Amino acid sequence: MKQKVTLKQIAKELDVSISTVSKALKDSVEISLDTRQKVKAFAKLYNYKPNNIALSLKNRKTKTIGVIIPEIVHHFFTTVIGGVEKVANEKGYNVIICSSNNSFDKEVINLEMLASGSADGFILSVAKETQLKKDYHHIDETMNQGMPVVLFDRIIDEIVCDKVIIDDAKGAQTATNHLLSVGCRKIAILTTVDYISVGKLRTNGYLRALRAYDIQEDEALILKIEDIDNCEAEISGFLKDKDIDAVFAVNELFAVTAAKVLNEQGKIVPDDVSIIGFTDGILSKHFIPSLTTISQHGEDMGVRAAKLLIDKLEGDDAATEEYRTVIIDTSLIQRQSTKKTKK
Amino acid sequence: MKQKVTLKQIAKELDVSISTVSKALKDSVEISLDTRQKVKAFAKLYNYKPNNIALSLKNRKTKTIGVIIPEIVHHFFTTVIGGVEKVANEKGYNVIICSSNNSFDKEVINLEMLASGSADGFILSVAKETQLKKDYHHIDETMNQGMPVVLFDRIIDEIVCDKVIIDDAKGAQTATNHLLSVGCRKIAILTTVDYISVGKLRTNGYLRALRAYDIQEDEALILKIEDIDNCEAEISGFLKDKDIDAVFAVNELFAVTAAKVLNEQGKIVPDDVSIIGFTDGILSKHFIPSLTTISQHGEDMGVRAAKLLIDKLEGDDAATEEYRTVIIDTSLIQRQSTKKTKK
DNA sequence: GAACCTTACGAAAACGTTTGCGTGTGGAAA
DNA sequence: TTTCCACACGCAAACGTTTTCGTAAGGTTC
Repeated sequence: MKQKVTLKQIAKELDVSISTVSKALKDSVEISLDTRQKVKAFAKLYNYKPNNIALSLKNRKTKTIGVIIPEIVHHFFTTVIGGVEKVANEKGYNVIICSSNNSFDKEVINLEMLASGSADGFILSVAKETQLKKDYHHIDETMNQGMPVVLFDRIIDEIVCDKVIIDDAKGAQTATNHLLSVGCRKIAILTTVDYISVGKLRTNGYLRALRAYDIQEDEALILKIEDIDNCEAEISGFLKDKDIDAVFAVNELFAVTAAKVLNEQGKIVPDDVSIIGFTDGILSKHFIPSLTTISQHGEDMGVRAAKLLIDKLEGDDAATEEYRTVIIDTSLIQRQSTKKTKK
Repeated sequence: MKQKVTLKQIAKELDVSISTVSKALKDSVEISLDTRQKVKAFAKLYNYKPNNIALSLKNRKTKTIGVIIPEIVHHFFTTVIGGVEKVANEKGYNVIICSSNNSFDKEVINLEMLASGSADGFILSVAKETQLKKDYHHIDETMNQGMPVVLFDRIIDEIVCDKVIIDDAKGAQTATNHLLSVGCRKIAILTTVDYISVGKLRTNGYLRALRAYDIQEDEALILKIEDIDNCEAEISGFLKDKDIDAVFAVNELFAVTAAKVLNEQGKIVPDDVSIIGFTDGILSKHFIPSLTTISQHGEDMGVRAAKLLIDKLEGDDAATEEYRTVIIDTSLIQRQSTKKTKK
């Protein structure tokens, strides 16, 4: 069990100084060709790799981007990470990922840990609990210490920083419009409680679409779900014997659960009831019937977020003071869970 | 845009030495109560946080576990990460996750990056490409430098280290046995090409189960799929007009694709054909019909892997030289895609 | 032989910590 | 008055780098 070899050890073995070794490895002309070759051969032999920790300490930057997401078992977030990694790797940055598990405390801990040396900047989607608590001191502090933060998807209006979002309301409107356009009129919505920003926005989009069609909003057709993990019973009760011809679900799980429940209740999707979801994940794609949905283009979000962050990291201080919000277009992906034509 | 505050700055402001500040913050009795309070008040005001980089450099350990997985958009791996995080957090370790995207090069880069200072040890499931290339120098080097590595799921027999696996063959045998026990006799298998270790093992388990029932192995019932992303056409062609009463799929995607294809071909699951999958993911749970499958207990794997790693990290050197392989039990999760009783 | 220039290397500081040990000050004991 | 001991604090080394600057040895020029 050898230890990692350092400059000092090489220097000692070769009976030269540490600086000579360092320079030789960098092919500095200061060092004679002879010595350079000797050092490099030795370094290769012992598989010398500079210690990143020491470098980070010295350079006061880590060339690492920290990504903190609420749930790692969530397809959308992982596609975002894919986008981040793509850009980061191109620009010579590494990416480290932490999950907050939707816990405020874990979000704080992770952020502080990464902020105290491990990363130069952050790409962050806040935990559900954080949105509920409205406690953003950890994010403020991080920014105050000069580390740029880019918020995405679940953002916080009160925080001034770069942001990458989709137009949730517009996406929801598009979804609802699609249902309307194929002739549905009695459209239920399965959404989250209001403190989840994206849920609320999507609900708004739904309402806006209805109004544009002069359809009266009906409280009885709106279900706000708190406990996502046990939504089946709730959705089942809600949908039972309800006179509807379409369901708009603000996420994938609600959508497939609705499909399942309707199926059990003897309704046929999409003939009796059309279903449209949000987020183009594995479930939507492989479900039977496959689900019409709104794609959030997660990878794009990641790409844009990473670009914003790296711009800030590498920009001269002049540009540093302005913040941008990038809005990613959503798109409708038509599949089998909605009717094709007007009846 | 303030910079991070350091001990030195606090020392300067308060006109004491750096060591005094450091000791005061640690409540050392060496320092007078008065000074201690003053320092602590000041530190709190300026939100002092020790710089982890400096600490890592000094202590020559990072208290961080590096996890490298082939695909982050994969439910099984994310559950493993959950388990790792659970144990790690209990023991005061942080977890950083990198994905190799199944690329050998990215695996090497990530490992080397983390190995050169960012993590004390690794939990690793190797990339597909690495299994194909059989080039493990990066792992060997990491271990040679004294950093423990725990391999899980997609392991490498040639590397001597701690490992956490499931008994893939046994799990596959259990799956196949279940099909046999409910009366299926013409059982097809959808598996991967042989260089994927888990695919091969599961194929073996399937064959073993058949043999135990004295059923002749039939090449025509075995499909080895190379290109996972475009498996639908392949599966569809394979299954077309085939006289079978069950399908065992070595992963979730193959299982749902089979269900879909059979559905399109007018077969009813499970009445005409039973399907059993491997890995208890989102798809299996929410699909209609929900899929009977073999659970790999990903979180358990993560827990065990993290424990093994931390043992090595904190163990005295005596125990360091022995390596253990933990085999996690699989279990059968019965759902709707298999028949309930013998016909 | 003196003044100067190259060449080739080493010393040291810096990044931010922790910690063992040295030391100045003041008061108490003798 | 001298000796001793707590007390409260500072010094310096160490972790592994990079980089600026200094300098010895040897050669060249006049």
